[in-house]
Amino acid sequence: MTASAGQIGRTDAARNHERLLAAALAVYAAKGVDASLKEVADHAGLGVGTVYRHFPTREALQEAVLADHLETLRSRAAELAQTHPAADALVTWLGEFIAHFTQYRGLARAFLPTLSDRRTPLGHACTDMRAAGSMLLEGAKQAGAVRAGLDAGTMLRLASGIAMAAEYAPDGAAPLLPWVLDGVLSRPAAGTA
Amino acid sequence: MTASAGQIGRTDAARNHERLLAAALAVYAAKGVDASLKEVADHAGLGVGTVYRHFPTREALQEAVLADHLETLRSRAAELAQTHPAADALVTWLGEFIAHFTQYRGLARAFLPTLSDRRTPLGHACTDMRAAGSMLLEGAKQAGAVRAGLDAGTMLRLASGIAMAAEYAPDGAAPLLPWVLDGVLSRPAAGTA
DNA sequence: ACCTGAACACCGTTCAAGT
DNA sequence: ACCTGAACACCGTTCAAGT
Repeated sequence: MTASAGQIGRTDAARNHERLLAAALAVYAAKGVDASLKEVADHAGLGVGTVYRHFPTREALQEAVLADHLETLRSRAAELAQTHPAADALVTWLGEFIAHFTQYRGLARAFLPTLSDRRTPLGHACTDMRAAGSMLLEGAKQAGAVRAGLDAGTMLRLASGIAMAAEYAPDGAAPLLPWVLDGVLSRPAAGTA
Repeated sequence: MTASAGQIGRTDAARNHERLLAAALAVYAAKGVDASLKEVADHAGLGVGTVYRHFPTREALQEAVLADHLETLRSRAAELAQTHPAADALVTWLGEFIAHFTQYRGLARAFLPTLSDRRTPLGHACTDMRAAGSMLLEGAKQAGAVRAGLDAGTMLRLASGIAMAAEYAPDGAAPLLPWVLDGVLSRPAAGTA
């Protein structure tokens, strides 16, 4: 191949891309998504310029992290739909949704605008995740476990609201979620079963 | 009086203090609570230095605005307790609580930490507001309208979560609140009556 | 071709001079 | 005594030089 030097370069670049994503996860977990790109660069052992090469803006890096989470949640919804009774699958998934977002301070807030975004790649990842969540919701409705009138967007906004409030609550989301579930479910929440 | 010059100074300063609070409200309403202090200064027709003289930090100005809202909500709770049936008073107040915070982008987020703050003057204003809300909550419980186990802190975190999510929702808090109310109230929400 | 980090630009904060 | 805004400090971003 005449392009071997180029391929090595691309391999290095791909590795740095992964390193930066991993560093972003670590830094975001410790300091929230508003941490400086300098901190992410230091944690990855790379120069600031390299961060900007791979992610032109602060938002681009947040969005890359967010896209990973959305894909995880999408596939998790599909899995739960196969393996769990409808109501159980929905309740479990909502708990995991909130757990994902409370891990990184500020991420739930960064997520919310993507619910109205149908243009960017991130918006598409969100649409796919929402469709998977909507499938769980419809299954639970057909099982008679969820009241009519709830749409997926409203459900995800409620869950995100809990995630954001939980960031500043001494006991996290645990005391908050049951009250919303009681509002959403047709019968009193039956624990995790 | 030998201090007349000083009194005139104090009068000017007091007027500027009010001007800055009014300017902060206007700027926050337009741009959210993360707006620059320069913008607030310009809107008030004063120099930036004057903002810093009256409010040493960005947080101090946010807190002053927040304290005003907390006092309004406190007195409103006391009023509703006198004039409305228990369940109605609580539901109305929660709606007004959310309306207050959705007026200023970022204010609900700034409010949440004060729920765990028992030291600063702002923390005391929050404690008073929470006590007034708790009174409404207990009244509704005694009327059998609210399920046992809900405390005022959890209730206010749920309401704040809705307010934050509503900032990014096309239809605001309206589609979100009923689901939480249904979880909180013993019987299905009876509209506003 | 990619990476680096010093240089640049920007914005929040301070404080010497003015009223 | 308070107010002003130019000067300062800081941090996010860019880009010329290096590998």
